[in-house]
Amino acid sequence: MKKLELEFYKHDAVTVAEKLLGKTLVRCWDDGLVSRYRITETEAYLGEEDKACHASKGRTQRTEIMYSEGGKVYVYLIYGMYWMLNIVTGAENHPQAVLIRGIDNIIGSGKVGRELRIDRSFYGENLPDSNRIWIENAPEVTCFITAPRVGIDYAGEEWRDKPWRFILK
DNA sequence: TGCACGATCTCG
DNA sequence: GAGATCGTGCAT
Repeated sequence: MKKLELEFYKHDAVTVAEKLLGKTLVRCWDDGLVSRYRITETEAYLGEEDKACHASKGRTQRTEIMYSEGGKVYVYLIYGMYWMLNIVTGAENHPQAVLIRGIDNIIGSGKVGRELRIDRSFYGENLPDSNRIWIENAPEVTCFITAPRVGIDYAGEEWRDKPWRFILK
């Protein structure tokens, strides 16, 4: 299928998180081999007001990439050992991102990063241009469920309970 | 310059 | 239920 273009990523994170379900995440390895995975679980982090979003701390070295136009990769190291793969969405200066939590049988954001061998060098990668990671289109999926996001109890009631986790059935 | 903690996972 | 393990943001 066709590689997703910039336009796809220009919408808000909640919309993109839902639309990413079922899409094909493609990883081209250093040796030229290509792996394809179906995206099965995502989470949306929406703006500076969203206390669960890293951008709630404002513009910092780490969150800088979220302030750019959609289509970029945002990665960060959590608990000193797991690289989280996120897709920046929306317009410039509207910090938002979608966390990839599951691909095929790889369930869990930490495992996804490990499977794809994500590291700091992916920070800022432009998906529509990249030759090592990108996303391809796939038919719309309608059978999915929503749930609260994981591991963000610190965000407070208002944001903790938002149903911004999307899981393919 | 130091410290507490995190969008996690694995093992026991 | 605890440990692994380190970058980041914020206090000092």
